[in-house]
Amino acid sequence: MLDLLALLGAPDIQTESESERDVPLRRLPPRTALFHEGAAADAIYVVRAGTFKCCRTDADGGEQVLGFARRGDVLGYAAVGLGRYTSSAFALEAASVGVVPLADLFNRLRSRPALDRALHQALSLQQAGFEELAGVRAAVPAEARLARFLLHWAQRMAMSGHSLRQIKLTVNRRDIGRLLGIAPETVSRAFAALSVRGCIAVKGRMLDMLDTDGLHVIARFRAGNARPAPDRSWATPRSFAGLNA
Amino acid sequence: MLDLLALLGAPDIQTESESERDVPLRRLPPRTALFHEGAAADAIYVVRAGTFKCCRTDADGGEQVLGFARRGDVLGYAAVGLGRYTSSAFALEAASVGVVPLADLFNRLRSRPALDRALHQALSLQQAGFEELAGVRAAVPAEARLARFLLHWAQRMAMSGHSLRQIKLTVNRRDIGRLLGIAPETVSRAFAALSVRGCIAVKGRMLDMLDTDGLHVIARFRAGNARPAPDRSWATPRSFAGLNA
DNA sequence: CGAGCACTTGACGCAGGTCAACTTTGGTGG
DNA sequence: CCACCAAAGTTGACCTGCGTCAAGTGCTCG
Repeated sequence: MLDLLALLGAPDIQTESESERDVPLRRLPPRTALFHEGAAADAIYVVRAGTFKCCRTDADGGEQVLGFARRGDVLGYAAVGLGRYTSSAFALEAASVGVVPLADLFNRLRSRPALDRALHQALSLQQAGFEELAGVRAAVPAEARLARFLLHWAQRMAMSGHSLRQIKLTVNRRDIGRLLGIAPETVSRAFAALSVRGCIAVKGRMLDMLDTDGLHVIARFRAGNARPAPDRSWATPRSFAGLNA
Repeated sequence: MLDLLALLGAPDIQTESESERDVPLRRLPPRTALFHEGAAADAIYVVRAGTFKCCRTDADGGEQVLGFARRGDVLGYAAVGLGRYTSSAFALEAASVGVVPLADLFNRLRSRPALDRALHQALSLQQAGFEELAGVRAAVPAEARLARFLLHWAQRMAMSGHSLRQIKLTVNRRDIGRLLGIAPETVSRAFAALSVRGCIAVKGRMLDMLDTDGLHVIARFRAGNARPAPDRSWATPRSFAGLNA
């Protein structure tokens, strides 16, 4: 059993008895599915440990990676409205999740406002993360996408108390490529390019973040020519004549 | 004032008095901002009419389009956890939204379970849509991305009771490009290509969906060569004069 | 300890980004 | 109502980043 409120990052309030806050735990071996795209949904999940890959089958039959989930992330929420999972979730390493059955989800939320609030907070933050992820797929050179991804990943690892310097990537090159929208060979070359610049050091899936500032510069590269984008925090060519502070 | 439950697509239950279900309305002229990225958040919104463009400033200073919102969509939800908007929302045409102040959001949700439930349902569906949007940015040729986008858009229009055949795009080419991760010129060329194949007819922002099945075929094109991906019962590598010329 | 998968590196061609010129649309004022 | 202008869209030419194919090396796990 598992304290859901703590997992969702709620402040440590004590309005509910211990047993009321707990949910059953489910453990997964590496490389197994938590749920499959299209399957009838019976529960949503909150990650307690491990890394998950969220993906869906693309229109062309390929695998589209939507993102990676870590401690505190909610999985399968899209099934609340549809009753079916719209994407699959795979454990990349040994993992465990808290299980919240859909059947009594709303009863639970109604009878425990603190849980409802914690869920909303977590979902909100997750959406913010999702929006940020859209940036790594923007129309920028592969090297910039990888730099953005690494910064994003490092930041999330840091939130789980991990070292900022030494990071173990639990993800293979192919999946990184499928997240960034580039071929795995290009991922390799981009890793090499970042190494040459001295921003990182890579050996297999072990990663050293040597120069975060340098990565931020590269993350600003624009398509076409590899030059850092001009600082245009002032601009905004007057379309949308909203009062831009 | 505005019936929030109906707007969120909740079944027409009558557990609450009329006045309890209503929220203030806000109207927006075309090309004005509902809120700006980074601004302190005081409310979330539910679209009643019009089309919104959701975007954020990319790391390189460019504008990244995250998606387009229509009736029933929730805007600004990412601010629930952060207190600040993580993206901007612009009305592309005259629009109106229901306003739900953040200050008493949780009180409201606690005292009105039906509203909480409706919100969860809507958010869940929205996440499903967001995941589907990731498909249009996948590593596939521009023509396939546009085909996917048009199918996605048409389906959403259909849900608002619109015609499936004749569609008015409220979005300009630049913004479509920024959503799909391709240059506006390429959007133009992709429109032209789909026209030549006879799948659509375009004149400015008026769009005719002539051959939905054909669009689905093109949506399966893979990167590199322009061939339909898995199902190769009728392989024709280069120029098939169109199913509907 | 071996086999298969993950990763790296090189060569080559093309889809699409950039630049540029032109046409059309829509909005505004005379 | 039409002349005018700026923004939006289209089309063409050129060139480069990266996808594909291919061959080789190193891990990981069984």
